[in-house]
Amino acid sequence: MENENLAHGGRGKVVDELLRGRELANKLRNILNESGDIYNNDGSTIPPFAEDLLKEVLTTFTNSLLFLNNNPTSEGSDMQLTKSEDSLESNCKSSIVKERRGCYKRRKISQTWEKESEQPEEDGHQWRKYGQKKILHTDFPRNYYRCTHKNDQGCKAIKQVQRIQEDPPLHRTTYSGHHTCRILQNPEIIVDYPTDHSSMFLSFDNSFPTPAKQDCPFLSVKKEECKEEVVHPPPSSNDYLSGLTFDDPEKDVTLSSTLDSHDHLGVHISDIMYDDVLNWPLS
DNA sequence: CTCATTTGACCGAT
DNA sequence: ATCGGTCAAATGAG
Repeated sequence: MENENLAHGGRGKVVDELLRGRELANKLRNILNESGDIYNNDGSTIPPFAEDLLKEVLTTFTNSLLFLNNNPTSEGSDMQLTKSEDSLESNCKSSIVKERRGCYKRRKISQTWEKESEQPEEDGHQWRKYGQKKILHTDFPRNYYRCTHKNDQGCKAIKQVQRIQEDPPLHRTTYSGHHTCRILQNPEIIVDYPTDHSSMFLSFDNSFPTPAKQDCPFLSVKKEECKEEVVHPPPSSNDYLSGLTFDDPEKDVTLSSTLDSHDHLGVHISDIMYDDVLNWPLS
């Protein structure tokens, strides 16, 4: 039915809306560029998170447009820009009955980010341990965790925790994938950019009770604490855009999200250059 | 009984 | 062949 709508003239409207969205994102980028000095004292213009978010917004629109252009009726071909990990997984798991273990697609090492701490701390998500492995040339085994909601919601977030030092105890946590689960996540994230003139914060407000606040990238974080250490994965879906609001273009920017916080705090475009996104041919 | 963890096996990547 | 990531049966905790 979706296809029918697209095939019967609705597609043009969708394209129009996407074009408009992309245009607005471009305008926003210009605004941030022009007033960038109000955000930072270090000479940089747009805060990294804001810029990354803009990239993601632009990419989202461009991908959608390209997808529509490649799929006039939204059927018969696969999404080109985002490699479908699911298709491979489902091939493996649906067509073949689980008779053999290990029939799975190993994840490509794409977007990962690390965090070191004395204790493998609570990060606001529920994790289930699914493996432990002795790693060559290391003193301590590596522990593998996946999101508890992998089965019920298909959440693909995983993390690896490895002790890297005995005394004082130090653990390295490597996060990979991004949470697509929608429950029991951190309710909000606020990124504050303190400046002399004004502040900019990104508020990711889920309507869940607030657990203890922790540091970057999961809850309230300061920009300078987060930017050096954390590389965020791209979000898997576009619906986080739905809650985008800008309270004041020159002061506070609030992003509301129903999805996981660090999915959106920073985003990364791995294959598409920023300017390419801006200049992507539309038709 | 249910659910999480442990742990050896399996498999993909190199 | 080796290493590392994941699976899933066995086991344990509540």
